[in-house]
Formats: sequence, C-alpha cells, structure tokens
Amino acid sequence: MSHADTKTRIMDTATQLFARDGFHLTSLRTLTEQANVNLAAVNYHFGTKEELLQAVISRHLLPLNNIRQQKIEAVLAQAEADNKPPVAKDLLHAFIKPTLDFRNSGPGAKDFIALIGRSLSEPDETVRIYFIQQILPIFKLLFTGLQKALPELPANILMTRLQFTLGTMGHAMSSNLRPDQMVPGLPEMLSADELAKELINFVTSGLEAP
Amino acid sequence: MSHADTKTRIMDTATQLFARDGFHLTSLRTLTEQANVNLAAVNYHFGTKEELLQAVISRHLLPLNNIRQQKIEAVLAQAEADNKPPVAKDLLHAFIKPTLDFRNSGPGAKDFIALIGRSLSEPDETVRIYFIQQILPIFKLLFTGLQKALPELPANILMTRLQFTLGTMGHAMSSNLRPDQMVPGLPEMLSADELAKELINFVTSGLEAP
DNA sequence: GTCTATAGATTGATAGAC
DNA sequence: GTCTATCAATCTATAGAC
Repeated sequence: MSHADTKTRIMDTATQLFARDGFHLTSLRTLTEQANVNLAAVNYHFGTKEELLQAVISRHLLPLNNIRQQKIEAVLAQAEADNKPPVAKDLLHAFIKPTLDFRNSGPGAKDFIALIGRSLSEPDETVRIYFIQQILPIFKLLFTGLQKALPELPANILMTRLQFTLGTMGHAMSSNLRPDQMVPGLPEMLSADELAKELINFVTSGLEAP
Repeated sequence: MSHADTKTRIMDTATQLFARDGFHLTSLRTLTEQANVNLAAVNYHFGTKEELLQAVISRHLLPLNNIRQQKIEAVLAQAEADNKPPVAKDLLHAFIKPTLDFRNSGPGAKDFIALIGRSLSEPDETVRIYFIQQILPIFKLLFTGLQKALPELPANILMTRLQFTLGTMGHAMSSNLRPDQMVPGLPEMLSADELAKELINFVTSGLEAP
C-alpha cells in the first residue's frame, strides 16, 4: 500500500479510518501520518476533508452499484422471458451478493464495505447524503421488482421490510460487536460465504413473512 | 421541559441531541444553550461530558432492561410449567416489545430509544461500551432461551441471526431514512403499533429461516 | 448553584518557500 | 507536488467571583 502514489495512499487510509473511527473522529493529522504523506497533501489533492470522503465513496460504490443494477435487471428480464413473476430471493441475492463478493476481494475492500455499512446510520447528514444519493436508483429498482415478486404485500409494508433489510445489511457489514465476546464458548464463527448465505436467508424470510 | 430543574433539563436535551447528531458532534455549548443552562453546569452536575452520557443511558436503560428480563423469564417459566419448549416469537416479543412501548410513552422517550438504537453502530468505543455492558445480561438470557426454542439450530448460526436481529432493531429505532423520500407516492406510513408488529414478524421469520 | 473568563489542546485549512 | 509554519475556529474543562 505504501508503494502507491500519494492520492491513492490517502484514499486507502481514509477508507480504513473513516470506517473504523467514523468521519468526524478521524483527524487529517492522524490520517496523513498513517498514510505517510504530508498534512497539506489532502487539501492539495482533494480540496477539503469532505471532498475526500466523496471521492472515497464514489471510487468503489459507482462500479459496485453498476454490478447490482445489472444483476437485478437480469433477474427481472429472465422472469419476463419466462412469463413468470420474479422470485424475491433472487432479487435480494442480486442486491446483496455483489456487496459481499466485493467485501471478500481484499482487506481494503472490507474497509470500504464497513464504511458503506456505517454510512446508513451516520448521524451527520453531510456523510449520509453521499451514500443515499448513490444507492437510491438501485433501491427503487429493487423495490419495484419486489412489488412484482410479492404482489399481495401492501407497498408501505414492503417498504418497511426493505428498510429492515437495509438495517440488517448495514449492521452485518460494519458491526464491531464480537459474538464470542457477548456469549463465551461459542463454536467457531461463520466463514464469509456462510455469512452471506445466512444474511440472504434471513432477510428473504423476513420479507416473505406472513 | 424548561420547568424542570437544571440537571433534568441537561439530561433531556442531551438525550435529544446525542440521538440526533451523535455524541461527538454535540458540543457542550450547543447543549447548554438549548437547555437554557450555563456552560459550566454540565461539569458541575456530571463531572465530564462522558459521565453525562453514562447518566443519560442509565436513567432509562436500567428500568427498561429490568422489564425485558422479567418478560423473558416469564416466557421461560411458563414454558417450563407447560413442559414445552418456549416459542421463539414469544421470546422476541418479550425482548422487543418493551422497547417499542417505552418509545411510544412520550417524545423524550423516542429520543432515548433513538439514542440506544444508534449506540449499537457507534464507531467510538467509549460510547458503545456503556450500552453493550448494560444489554449483555439480557442478551445472554435471550440467547439461551432461543437455544431451547430452536434446538436444531447450531449455536453459531443462532448467534449470527441474533446479531442480524439487533442490527434490524437498532436501525428501526434510530433510522432517519424517510421511506417516502426514497420512493415517492407511497401510501401512508405504518403506525407505531403496526411497526412493532412488523419488526417482530420480520426478525422472527428471519430467526426461524430454514 | 450559577456565572464569567480563560486555559490548554485540537481541529481544518492555507500561505508561501522550495 | 511537497514541505513548514501558522491562522482562526472550535472544543472540553476549570478557576474563581458572586
């Protein structure tokens, strides 16, 4: 990581620290020190601290959302071709799985996904807004797709359950609650793949609840 | 609220602002100004800002957790008396419903529950720890109860799903995502009671997923 | 108990030399 | 592009008068 150029080193370190400590608790001094760059480099390359955050979010979220959009549209197109309604679990899989796959693509990716997960519950609007803005089109696509999959479910109940789903995802991706700290003597934790499967199972069951 | 004594006015305002803006983004100047007390009053009555947070959390969380514990133990005792395993949904109801009931007991209560919901995903340890500490005994009680209710579910999967449940609850209690902003043209939102029912349904279905 | 005044530390941002 | 030095604003916390 320390071989990359200054701009990349700043973004990598910012991703990690924003995810771990939050945006406001991460000072530019801590950040630039850990990234081994000069304090003034952030302002030179990004303008302000907030613009750095925008750059960090957009760098990976734009491509990730493109993948999600493609996968959801593929599920909808297939259902159309089969002349059947789409299946809720397939849609949720298309929405969730790319996130978890990206998360497993490297340590930096894990930091990024944790940052995204935390953005959902970020108290400060200036942080939350960049994230919401970018996920909104995908969210609407997912919503209308699920209306076709579960036509008997009233729209406001579907929306409520979809909000629960977002909350579950955000928490799963960014939690620093250690299960084994909470209840000692647990068997080994789930692998990343098992966790992905469990997450999709959990929210699918929740969405399809009677 | 402005008729109460200084100490109470500080705690009420702190609850509201910590929940809305987060602990670190709330300055003592903003807080004391809105509470109509002198800046130095916080340090006089509570010592430090962090001790104020502890006081604010303990004030309502201790009694709330006592209620939860009683309700869970009642479900377990009844199951024991009937010589049957407890039902997962009853346990979750005992865990979740008191929180939502308290939330509906007044505007200050709503602020408090939002603060609790946000504590789960708080990046800073010093904030998260006070909350975790106090919820841990109840969480263990719920966990062992659910093991009896769902004996075929491996412990680490149950723990994972219980974490999802906590995430869903925290998000539901503190979210400032407005559903109607995300997808326009929705029918009216759910009432507090409907939301409670939906939340319990959602996590019960998730926990019992095949 | 409440107030003013201020200490002491930290923050984001920038000016200007190299 | 990178650096040092510094400004101006903010923060928590406290000392001391009333």
